Order: sequence, then C-alpha cells, then structure tokens
Amino acid sequence: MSGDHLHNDSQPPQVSALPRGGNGDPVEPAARPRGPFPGPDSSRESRLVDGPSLSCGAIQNSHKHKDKHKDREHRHKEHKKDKEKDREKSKHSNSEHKDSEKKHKEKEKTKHKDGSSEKHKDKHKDRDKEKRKEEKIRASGDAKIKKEKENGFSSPPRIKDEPEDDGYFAPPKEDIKPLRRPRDEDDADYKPKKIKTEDTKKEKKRKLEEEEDGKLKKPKNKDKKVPEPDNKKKKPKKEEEQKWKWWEEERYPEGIKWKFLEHKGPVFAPPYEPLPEAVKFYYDGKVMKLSPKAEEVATFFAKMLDHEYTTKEIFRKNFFKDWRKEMTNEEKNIITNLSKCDFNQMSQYFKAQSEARKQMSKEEKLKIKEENEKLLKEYGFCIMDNHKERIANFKIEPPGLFRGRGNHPKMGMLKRRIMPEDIIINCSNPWSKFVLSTFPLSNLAFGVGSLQGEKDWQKYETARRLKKCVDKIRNQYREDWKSKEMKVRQRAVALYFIDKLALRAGNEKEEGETADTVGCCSLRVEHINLHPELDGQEYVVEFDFLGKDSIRYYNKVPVEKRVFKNLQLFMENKQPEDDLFDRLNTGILNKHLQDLMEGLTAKVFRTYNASITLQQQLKELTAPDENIPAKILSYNRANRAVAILCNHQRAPPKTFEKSMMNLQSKIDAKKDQLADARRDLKSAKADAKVMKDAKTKKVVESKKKAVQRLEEQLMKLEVQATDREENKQIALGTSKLNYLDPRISVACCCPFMNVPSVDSLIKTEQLRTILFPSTISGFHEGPPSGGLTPGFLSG
DNA sequence: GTGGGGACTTAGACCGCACAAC
DNA sequence: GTTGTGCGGTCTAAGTCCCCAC
Repeated sequence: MSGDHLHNDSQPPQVSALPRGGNGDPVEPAARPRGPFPGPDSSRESRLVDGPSLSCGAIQNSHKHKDKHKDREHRHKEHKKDKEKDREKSKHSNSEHKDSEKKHKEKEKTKHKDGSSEKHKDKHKDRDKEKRKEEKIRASGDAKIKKEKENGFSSPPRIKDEPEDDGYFAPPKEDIKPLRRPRDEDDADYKPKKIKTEDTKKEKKRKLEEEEDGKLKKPKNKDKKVPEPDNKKKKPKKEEEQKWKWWEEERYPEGIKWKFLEHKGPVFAPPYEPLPEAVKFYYDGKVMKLSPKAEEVATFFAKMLDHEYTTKEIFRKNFFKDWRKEMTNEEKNIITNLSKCDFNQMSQYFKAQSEARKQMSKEEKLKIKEENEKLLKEYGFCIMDNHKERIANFKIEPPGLFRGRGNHPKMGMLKRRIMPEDIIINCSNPWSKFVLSTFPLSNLAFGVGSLQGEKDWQKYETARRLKKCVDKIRNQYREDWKSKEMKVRQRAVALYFIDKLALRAGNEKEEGETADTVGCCSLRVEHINLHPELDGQEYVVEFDFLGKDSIRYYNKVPVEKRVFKNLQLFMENKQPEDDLFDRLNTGILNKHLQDLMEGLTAKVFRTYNASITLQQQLKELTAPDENIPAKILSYNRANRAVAILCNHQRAPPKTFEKSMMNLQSKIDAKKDQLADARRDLKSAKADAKVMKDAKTKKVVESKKKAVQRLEEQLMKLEVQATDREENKQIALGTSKLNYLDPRISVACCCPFMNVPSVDSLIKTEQLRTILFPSTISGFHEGPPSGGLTPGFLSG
C-alpha cells in the first residue's frame, strides 16, 4: 500500500507524518487524506494536528483548529444569550408558576438539611429544571404531544426478576495474564514483524474437520432458515489466511494501541451530479432553475419526500432555514415559502433511478460490485504494526439532511459536504480512531475494526469480575436504602434500578440540543407512577419514559417496600418536571462504583445482567436430546429474553401485516388439508373394518402417516407464526452484538455438538454465522475460548 | 468543582442479496 | 421464472465515560 504512513515506534510515540512508498521510504510530505473523490478543489490541504514532528502546513492547520474552537465557543455563548432572553420572556408570562416553584425550592432547602455539601451541586440541576419548565410552558401542553408521539408499545413483562448468582462466568482457574509482552518504553528500534498468518496446514486440517463433521452442516429443517456459511464466498482466501490473532500477541503498555500505521485516508463522497434538464423544480406553480448549490440541497429534501419527516414542522423549518443559506440572493428573494415548492419531479426522478438500479442486468450489478470491492481493497484496510486491519468506516458521510430520532430539535438541518480541509489527521496519539473532525451533525469515526475485538473481550472480563462481587454490591445498596443521607439513598435506589431493570446510566444532556430522552439518573418525577397495590401485587412502580433513540420504556415493576417508600420520599413536594434523583448524576454514581470495583461503571451491570440472563435462559430452554433446529429456536428465545430485558425494540417490519396474513392463510389451508386427511383416514378405517384385508390395512397406515405429516407441518407453521408475532417489535441483533458474551453460546453448544473443544467449535463457520454475526467480516474477533471449558455453565 | 468535548460504545433503520416456496 | 422473506452489512444517530482546561 503506498498511502500515508503514520509510524509510531516509541513511547511516547514518535510520529512521522511523512508518507512512505511501498518500500518504507518517505515520499511526498503532508499526511493528506486522499480518496477517489477529493471534491471540487482537491489541492486544498487537509489539516493535521500532531505532536512534535508537525509539518509547517500542520501548524497552520492547528491554528485553524483553534479558530474553530473559538468559533464554537462564540456560538455557544450566543446560544446561551438567546436562552437567557427566552427565559426572561417566559419569566414574565409565568410569574405565577415561578412563585410556586420558589416556594417549593424553599421547602426543599429546609427539608434537605442532611447534607450541606449537596446544596451547591444542585445548582446545575435546578437550572436545567427551570429551563425545562419554561420550555414546557412555552410548548403549552407538551405532555399531551409527547403522549401522542409515542409508539404505543408496552414493554412485555420483565423476564428477569432478581438475577441469581448461579455460576455465571465461572472465573478462569488462573488469573488473566497479559497476552502480549509489554515492550520497553524505549523500544525505538521496533520494526514491524512479518505478518503472522494462520498456518496453511492447520487451515486445511480445519476445513477437513468441518467437512467431516456432518452434524455441523445445514440442518434439514427448512422451516427455520439458517444462514449459509458464506464467509468463504465473501472473503478472499488470502485474507482468511492473514487473519491476525491479537490474543496471541504481546501486549503494549496501557494506552498504546499501535506503533506503526499505514493507511490511504478516507474516501470522500462522490461529487454532486446536477439534475438532467428535463427534471424541473416548480415554485408557486412556475418552473424555476436552481443554482447548483441550492439544487443539491433541494434534492436531499426531494429524496425524502415520501418520508414522514418531511411533514414534521421542525424538520421543514430547519430544512428551509439551511436551504436558504445555500441559495443565491435572487433565489432567496423568490423562494420564501416552502409550501409553495414542488419537488415532485425530482422525487419521481430519484424513484426512477432507484428502480433502474434494481432492474440492472447481472453484468452491470457485478461491475458495480467489483468497483466497490476495489475501493474496499484500496481504502478499507490499513497496515497496523504487522498485520492488515479492516477500517470500520472509511467512507466520509455524504451530505444530506439530519434525521434526528424522536422529537429532535435539529431534524432537517443540513449536513454539509465534508471537504479535505475539514479533515484532521490526528497522529499525536496512537488511538484507534485517527481521523477526526469537529463537524457538527457529522460522525467521522474512522476506526480500526479489530481493535474492537480486544475491547469486547475486556468488556466481558469486567462483567465477569462484577460477578465475583455483585452480591456484596447488592447488600451494600440495600443497606444504603436506610442511609441518613439523601444522596446515598438516591444513589442506592438508582443503582437498584440499573441492576434490576438494566436501565442505562442517564447522563445529563444539553437542553434543546437533542430529543428529550432520559436514563436512570436523569429520570423525572413525571416518568414514574407509584401504586401501593396494582393487579394483586404490592409496591408497584410504573415506568413510562423515552430512552435512547426515543424508544419508549414502559414497565410495571413490583419493588421492595423500602425502595417504594424512598421513591415516595424523593417525589415529595416535587413538580412532575423535577428530577427524581435530584442529588445524583452519572459522575457521582460511577465514582461510587469505581470505589466498589475497579473499572465498574453503570453500563457494566447491563452487560452482566444481559449475559447472565442468556445463560439462565439457555439452561432452562435447551434440552440435551433436542435436535439442532430446536436448539437454534431455544437459543433465539433466550436471545429474545435478553432483548426484552434491555428494551431493544424495532419498528414492526413494513411487510409484517402482509406476511402474517400470508402465513395465516397457509395455516388455514393446512388445517383444511388436515381435516380432509382425517376424514379420509376415518373412511379408510371403516373400509378396513369391513374388508379386513391387507390392502385396506395398508391404506389405513398410509392415511395415518399423511395425517401425522400434516399435523407436524401445521404445528411448525403455528410455531413460526408465534415466533414471528413475538419478534414483531423486538430487535435481537443489538444484544447479540453488544451484550452477550460469545463464550456462553459456545459453551452451551459444545456438549450437544459432539465437538471435542470450544476452539474447534468456534471455527465452525455455520455456528459462527448464527451466534457471532460480528465475526463474519473479521470484526470483533476474539480469543476462541478465553480460558473457558465447555462445562463452565455448571461451574 | 464544573463544563465541554473527545473517544468509544450502543442503537435502529434501511438496503440489497440469497434462497425457499410457489 | 417470479415472488416473498429473512438475513447480514452498512450507515449514522445517540448514548456512556473519561479527561482536561478553566
């Protein structure tokens, strides 16, 4: 690869920004990201922020960076000023409300004498509260609107009650040893080693083993579709052979991820192609030719015309404001009302293009595929130390309109085209992500995928460490429910929710910058309802709030009496929009957790409880004598239990109703067939009774078999319907990818797969595909067994 | 001590492909 | 051969957590 080299070979890393040729010699200066689509002015330098060995251009660029920072600060100040103004305005109109709030605060002051140091830290929260109240009043009846926008989904009843310690993550016999030898800090002469590849003989042996193991091939049950082991199809053999086994490498010192890095930079979005002359834009019924810039932004809107977004007031308002910024003065004078704009021809044009793409011949599709593969080969990989690594996200996000989720205040805003000069190559630290930018509304993550594997492994190791002390932590927070300090009580109740319900931590968010979503620490009084008794259960807490991605969390949970009483106390004399845990934030909570266990944060509980739920469910649902399709079904059910716990929802598939109807008609048809077959059997039996000969007996037998076959088919269809219905709004992928320790799945599979070791099982392509989708493209690859034995479930 | 921002992780939507069913 | 369906991959939004400057 002859791209930019970032050579990092000592501690602190000495970075050479000089690109090198294929032989390692320096070539052209300036680490500029290059891509096939450098934009209209590709000669402009990208910015480079670096350590001591910065080039001249880079220093200038770092000034730019400072300017940008100042700019941001300025914008922020302006924003604050605006907010102050707004607050002033609403103060006048809502003085009455303010008075009552003042009274409430005075009450609070006298009430919470228990912690003097807690008073001032509430300032920030109070400010937020004020803002929220004012926003609410301005929005007049916001609560009602919120109710309307919610998707009406009710979280199914909790699967988990109180996770028991049943041996999840049995600790490995020996302590975790560093996998890599820590290099000396002055190891300046470090040179990339020869690329380590999987031994070809081993590879052949492995493939032979797989072929021999008939059981691991595609199950015969066709009703349950199993993904093909198509890794080989997708991955060239060479690449397979060059798979890097990080777990067999020595470790760098803490914080060092790499010492040698070579990559070709990101790929820029293709330049804008103006619309054909025939495609017209109309304003107020008259044809209007737009300038290229204005036309490009208009096409973003036109492409979304069928989407609900374009009917939303905030979206339209934000879009129109940003669109006008791209217009010429003349256009600005004419186009003053978005409702008078007719984007229909544009929209039709893009639909036709999309349709044409679908209708392309095989050859044309293949050509495009090859081009994409070429691009991936050239820009999608880097050389990191001594191995080839896939880059997670090498394409720069194309320009478009921001689609916030939920009621996002910035939806519809323009995400403008990113130019080479917007890119900063930050090679002053050996980070996993080395191209950054300060762009609003754009995510420029440019990460090296496989570093993720090690991180994932560490994540699950932390969860396993939590297992060792979770009882102690639970006892501690139970004790803290009785604390004299309000802060401690709040922390203990919040932690109980995080542990019991797998709630997210709930960081504070900047008002007006994002949708109004909350997590545990940021819950407000309005988000819970207390029921001393509900549906025959005592002390029930009803949660109803919008969490991450504006996904509704709705749940009724019976809690312990002391928790219930504490919640009543926390809610006393508070308004609905007040913080439930007014003396708590994620910083305080995580600091406390760090004291309980090194590396423990709120989200570790989510990982821990998700994985232990999977383990418990697998234990309950799987039986040793089940066949593989049944095992897979059980696995999916266990997976579903975790998804429910973590509240991973999805919008029902667009074709859901139709596909359910199709399935139902199949079931009906099958029932008819079965009824006919039963009738036939009955009459055959009657005939046999009269005739009493071998021929009629044979007929009876075949009719019996037909009935049995149809009964089985009907049962399968009905199971499928139930399965599909249960999965309607549940997303399984997220938990599979992020929360479930793969070793649990592997260990669960070993006994019934008749596989000698975890290692040989994980090499089985089919299982890898089902259980660990993230490993397909070489991402998130982890150590095969991580020191676990197949029997660790019982340990 | 606090706020802001960067690094990193988690998340759902969408799209295109492969394959089963008809 | 056509259609419906499920799946993985990609994209990008939105969280968590931590560090640093003020």
